[in-house]
Amino acid sequence: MTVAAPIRLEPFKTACSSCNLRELCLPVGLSADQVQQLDTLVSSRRSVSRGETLFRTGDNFQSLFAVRTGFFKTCVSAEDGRDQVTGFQMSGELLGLDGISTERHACDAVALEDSTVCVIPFHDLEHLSGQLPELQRVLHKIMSREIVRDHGVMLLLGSMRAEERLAAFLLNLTQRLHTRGFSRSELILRMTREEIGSYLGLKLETVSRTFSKFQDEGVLEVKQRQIRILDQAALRQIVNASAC
Amino acid sequence: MTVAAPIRLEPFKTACSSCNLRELCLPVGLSADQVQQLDTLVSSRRSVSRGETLFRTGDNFQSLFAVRTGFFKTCVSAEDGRDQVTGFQMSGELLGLDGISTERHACDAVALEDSTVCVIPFHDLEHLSGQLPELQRVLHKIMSREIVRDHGVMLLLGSMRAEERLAAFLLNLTQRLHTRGFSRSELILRMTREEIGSYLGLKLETVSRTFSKFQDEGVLEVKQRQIRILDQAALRQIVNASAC
DNA sequence: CGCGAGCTTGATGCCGATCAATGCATGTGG
DNA sequence: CCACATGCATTGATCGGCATCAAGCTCGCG
Repeated sequence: MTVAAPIRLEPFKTACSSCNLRELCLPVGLSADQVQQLDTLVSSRRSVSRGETLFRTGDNFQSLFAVRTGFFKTCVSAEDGRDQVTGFQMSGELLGLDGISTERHACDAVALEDSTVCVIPFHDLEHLSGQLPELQRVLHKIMSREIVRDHGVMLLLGSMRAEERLAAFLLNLTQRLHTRGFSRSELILRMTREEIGSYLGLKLETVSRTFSKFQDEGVLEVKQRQIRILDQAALRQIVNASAC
Repeated sequence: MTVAAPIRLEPFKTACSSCNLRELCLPVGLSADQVQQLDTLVSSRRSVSRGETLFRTGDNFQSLFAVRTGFFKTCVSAEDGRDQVTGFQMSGELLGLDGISTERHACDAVALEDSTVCVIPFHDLEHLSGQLPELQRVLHKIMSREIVRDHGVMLLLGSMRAEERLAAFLLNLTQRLHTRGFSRSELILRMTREEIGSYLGLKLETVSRTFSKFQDEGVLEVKQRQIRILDQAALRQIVNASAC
C-alpha cells in the first residue's frame, strides 16, 4: 500500500514550454500561452530507478505522471497472484489515468530502466482544464486514445495467434519509437521475455521460440534484447494473416 | 461509413432530472440544479432496433450515447475480418467514448435487442463541463472506469482459462443487473454464444461446453439463454482458482 | 572467476479449436 | 395445422498450438 523506497523529488528544471516532448505529451496542440499556464502546475519531477514502482494498486491517487525519460510497465494482478502487464509506457506518455475513477490507483507502475517523470497534480489539472477548453480537449483525447488502445489489445489477446501477437507488438513498439526519433528497424527491448509474454498473453518460452522462428525466417535479427527488423513487410503480413 | 438504416429521432420525453437511471448514468452525484443544466444538452433520443448499429467504425463522432433501454455490444475488427467484442452495455452506460480521440468512432455499436439511447452532443458536454466542475469530474471518472474495466478484461484474456473466464463474465453481468434491480441469481442472456465467445476469447463451442459443465456440476441451470445461478460461491471460487 | 538472472531449446501433454452431426425453438408459407 | 427452413445451441471426435517441465546456455556483475 505504501511505497517503501524513498521518493526523490527534484527541483524544477525544465518547463513544459521548453520540453522537447511537448508535441507528444499533454501540451500537444496548445499555444505558447497555454503551455505556460500548464507550467504552473507541473512543478515537480520524480526519479524512479529501474525496478522501483512509481505507484501501486491501492495507493491514493493524486497525480498523473508524464514519462520524461525512461520506460515503464503497468500491471494489474488478480487475488491469486497472477498478473497481467497492461501496457508499456515511454517518454511523453501518461501514467495514472486508472486512478481517476476511484481515487486509488488500480494498477502498479514499475520502471523498467532508470526513469524520470513529471508530476501533474490532477485536481489542479482539472481546474485548469475547466478554464482552458483546449487543454480539456487534449486530456479527453488522451483518455479516449487509451481506451481505443486497450480495445486493440483485447483484439490481439482474444483472436490472434502467438506469431501475430509478437509481430503486432514489435510494429507498435517501433512505430512509437520512430515517433521519438529512433530507428524504425532497430530497437533494444527494455523488458524481459516474461514481461512481453504477460502483455501478449503468452508464456516466456513461447515468446522466445517465436523470436527464434522470426530469426530463422529472416524477418528479424535477435541478439538477446537487441532486435533488428530485416523485413518489415513480412511482419505486417504476419499481423494481417487472415484467419488461418 | 454511413448508416443505411433510417435514424429515428424521438421528441424529448423524459429529462435527466426525472430519469430513473440518473444514479447510474452521467448525472451521478450531481445536484438537482446541475442535472437541470444537463437536461438542456440531452434533448434527443434515438431508437435502435435489434441488430441495427448505433454507429460504426469510421463514422464521424459527434455525440456520446447513454443507453436508456435495451442492450448493446461494441466490437472492433481487424483488416482481415476477424472481430472482437469489446464490451456489452446496458442501461445507464455510455457508448462512444472511443470516438473522442480521433473524432471518428473506433468500433461498431450494435443493439442486441430493441433499444433506446439518449444522445449527448459531445462538444456541448465539454463546454458545460468546463463550467460545472462536478460534471467534469463525473465524465473523467467514467472514462477512467472504462480504462480500468478494459485492464480487467486484459487480465481475463491474458491469463485465465475458459471456465474462469465464463464464471467472471457471469458474475460481472449479474452484478451489473443487480445494481439495476434485477435478480442476482437469474438472468436472460441477450447475446449469442458466439458473442460471448468473442468477448471472452473463446469459440462458441467452448462457451457451450463450459455452460454444460457448470450445469453438470450443479453451479448453474442453463436453458438456452435463461441462466439461473445455483451456487454463486462456487462461481467465485472458479474465478479465483489459483494458477492451476 | 563463479554466480545468478534471463534466454534458448527440446520433449511431452493438455486445453481449447476445429470439424461435423444432431437437437431445439421460432417463424413462414402452403 | 403441418412441413420445412433458419438460426442458434449442444455434443462428439479429433487435432494442433501453446503450456509445461526440464536442461543447458549467455552474459553481466560482484
